[in-house]
Amino acid sequence: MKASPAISNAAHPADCPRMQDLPAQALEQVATYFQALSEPTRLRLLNLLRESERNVGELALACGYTAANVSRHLALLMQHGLVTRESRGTSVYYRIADASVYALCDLVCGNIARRLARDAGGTQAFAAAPARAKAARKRPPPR
Amino acid sequence: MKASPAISNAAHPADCPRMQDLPAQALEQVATYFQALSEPTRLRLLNLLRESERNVGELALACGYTAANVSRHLALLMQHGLVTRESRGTSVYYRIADASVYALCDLVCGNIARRLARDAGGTQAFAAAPARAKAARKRPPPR
DNA sequence: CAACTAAATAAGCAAGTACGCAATTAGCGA
DNA sequence: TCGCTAATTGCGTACTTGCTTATTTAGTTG
Repeated sequence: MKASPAISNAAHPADCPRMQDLPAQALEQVATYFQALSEPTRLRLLNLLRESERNVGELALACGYTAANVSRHLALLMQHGLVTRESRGTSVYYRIADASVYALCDLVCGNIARRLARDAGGTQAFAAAPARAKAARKRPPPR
Repeated sequence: MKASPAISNAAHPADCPRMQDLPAQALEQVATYFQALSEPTRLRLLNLLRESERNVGELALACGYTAANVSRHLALLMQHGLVTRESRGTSVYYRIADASVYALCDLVCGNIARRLARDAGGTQAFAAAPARAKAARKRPPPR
């Protein structure tokens, strides 16, 4: 009995050969894809693009970062096919290319919430997380 | 408390408040979760644990890394609730704690495959990916 | 208790990356 | 053409991280 094609239904649409069977080189692809989503700023950008398209200036303003930095993050997201670019006038508008990332993120949210509920007992919607120490990455003194 | 339970069906089981609505601090949690999956070595460890539990030595041998390094990666995975630890004799056996990560990874595989098929036209199962340049991270000469 | 093995931790190095500032490029209008 | 605005890119800095080697801790056995 060798895996009848029945098992490859919605979850495995034939173009997804199950990570288990992937060679090492493809594993790196998967890893870098996750890496693209491993930055709070980029997740926020994706959140902002959830409703509608935005240009770089709007996104920079909403994030509180410089336009240069936001532009960099957007370039990385585009490199992974997560957003698309469209020049219009002097502005460049970005929009979501693959809405399935939201399903991905929400799935992760569920995993985290489940873990916190399991560890702490209380479901505090994992808003307060003192365990993280990545914030306050840099605080350059006004030289 | 708030959020009527009606909206929380299969996709959103109440403990997943949709990333869109998360505060900045929770976004960092999601980001670090993705970060845990953003390393080929860790993905390989998860793959190896897919079938059965393994101890550190076995995993180190299978990965080709030192036991110290593997131990570190496993500690990180455990910190995120992805694996569980069980001391037995002088060995420590790890096993998968949350099998839903595989669904997550396979979903990413699908996204990547779709993007490659869209970009290049041919579905080469994204085995060969010359665009990546992260390999060969370090090549210490045999001192 | 001493010796041995397995795992975890400490220390240190090399590489990657996020950030801001400054310079450059591109499009639009006077 | 010149000036203006928006986006990108070059560059330097600070921080993070994956790796190895060496040391320490835990558990079993003589």
